[in-house]
Amino acid sequence: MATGRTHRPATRSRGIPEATVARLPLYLRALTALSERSVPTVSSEELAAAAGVNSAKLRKDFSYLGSYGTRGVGYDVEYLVYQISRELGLTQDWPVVIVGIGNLGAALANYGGFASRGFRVAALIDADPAMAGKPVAGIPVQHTDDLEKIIKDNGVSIGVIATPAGAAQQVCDRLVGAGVTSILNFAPTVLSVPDGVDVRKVDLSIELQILAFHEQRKAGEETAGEEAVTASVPKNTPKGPDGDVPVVMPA
Amino acid sequence: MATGRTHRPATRSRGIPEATVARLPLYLRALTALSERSVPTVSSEELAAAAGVNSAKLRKDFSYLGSYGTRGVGYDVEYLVYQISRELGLTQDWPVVIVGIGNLGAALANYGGFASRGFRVAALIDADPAMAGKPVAGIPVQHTDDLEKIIKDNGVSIGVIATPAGAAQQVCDRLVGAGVTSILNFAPTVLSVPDGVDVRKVDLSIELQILAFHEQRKAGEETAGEEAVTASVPKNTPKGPDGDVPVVMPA
DNA sequence: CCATCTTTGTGCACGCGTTCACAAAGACAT
DNA sequence: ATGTCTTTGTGAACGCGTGCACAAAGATGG
Repeated sequence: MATGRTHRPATRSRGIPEATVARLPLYLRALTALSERSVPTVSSEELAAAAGVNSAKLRKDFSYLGSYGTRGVGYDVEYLVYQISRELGLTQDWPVVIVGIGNLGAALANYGGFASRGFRVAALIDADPAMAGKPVAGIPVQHTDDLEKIIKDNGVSIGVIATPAGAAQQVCDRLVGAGVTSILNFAPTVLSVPDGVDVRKVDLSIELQILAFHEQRKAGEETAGEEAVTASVPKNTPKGPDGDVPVVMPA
Repeated sequence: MATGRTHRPATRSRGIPEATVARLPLYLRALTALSERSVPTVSSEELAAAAGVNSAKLRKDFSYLGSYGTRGVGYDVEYLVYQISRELGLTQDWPVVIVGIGNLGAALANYGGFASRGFRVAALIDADPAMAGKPVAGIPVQHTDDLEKIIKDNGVSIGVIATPAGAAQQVCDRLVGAGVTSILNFAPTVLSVPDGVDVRKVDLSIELQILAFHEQRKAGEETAGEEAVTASVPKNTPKGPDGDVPVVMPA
């Protein structure tokens, strides 16, 4: 799962729980697939299986949105697609800028999952003058100098940062200064933003490290019979997959 | 057969909370930066600020690892780097394969954050015969036919899936069949894996949708109730969640 | 050696999220 | 209409994570 932070303090009034919001896109994807197969209705059990969650959780999630189901039948697929889309704000157009058109930025620009959800890549921005004008995913890259103007001209409120770590905070400050209030950060840095600005971060390295932790524990479990806790220097030598280290081939 | 989440129910022995594990890489990154600046010790307050978390939370996190701090002084940076690295299993070499060398796969192959954390890209695999042999990030792409052999020859236990959604489950099955027990999934699909296999997913589109939800709510807040005149500064949030802005630019 | 000061480590309370289990609601057949 | 059957919506219990607040531990200075 992606490591997002900056959760809000439980929106007071008509608050949909943050955990529920995070699952709505999951339901929406499953529902869209059903819709394309012209399935008219779906039960909480079926939909939950398709989305990979518990059915009770799914029903509770939907209960925050309203009573959109029919007892004894299930949920109307089309209607639910619409309701969730509306709740997530996907019925409107969201212009997005991507800053930092390296490998990752280019991959993001080419990513098809954006356009299909109401997100439109309004501009690509990079600090390298050599990139300026060069088309990526059919969109010409523009220079960082024009960042503020681009944001304002396009009414952009969501920015994606795919720059190196060193440039991220500076880019972030300029985005916020120009009016961006939501940021998706791919740079491995903690961003400081004023109140009212949302930041979600995706860190590939962190995800791998979490996997490594579990992987190590799995490997240790096999060899661990009974262990006295000595609390300091466990000579844990998991005879894991690195028994034979072939050749380290630097990139 | 489990679907998607393979949650570990706090196994008997050394149960470090999942939430803590997810933050360890964050601390490690901050500590590494301090180490490079030859800072000998750091207090929980300083380190917490650098990692963007609450200091009490950080101390509690560390308490699960052991008592590595010195009261009145703080934590020894080098020692803590080692302890966290060991806990995360980063002191050993983790060969990783990336399947699906499109835009995203290529970006991942080029990502520098892997090698610096003990992860080694052992192989790149793609289904397109035209890609075979072509070097990406200095590593020749190999064909899917050889997937099983590559996994076994290199002792790979962590796989990264960057294929289109349609191919993801099939690739996943083959990876698991060949011995992979941890998967990082970038395809927008719910993967079914047997018990004992961990799956983490990163979905770019979902992150944007969550941002859109909050963005829409912000926009709605302004028009409801009284008008917020001065642009971007909203009403005070009762408490600072994580978004506190200490902006520590340490000397 | 004692006093004071700093910072860790943690007991405790609170709130959010998850899950169970079941009554209410509606469809459908007779 | 009435009974049966299916599935939703939710009250309630539980567990995990978070943050406060403070005592314990060690450093430091006199």
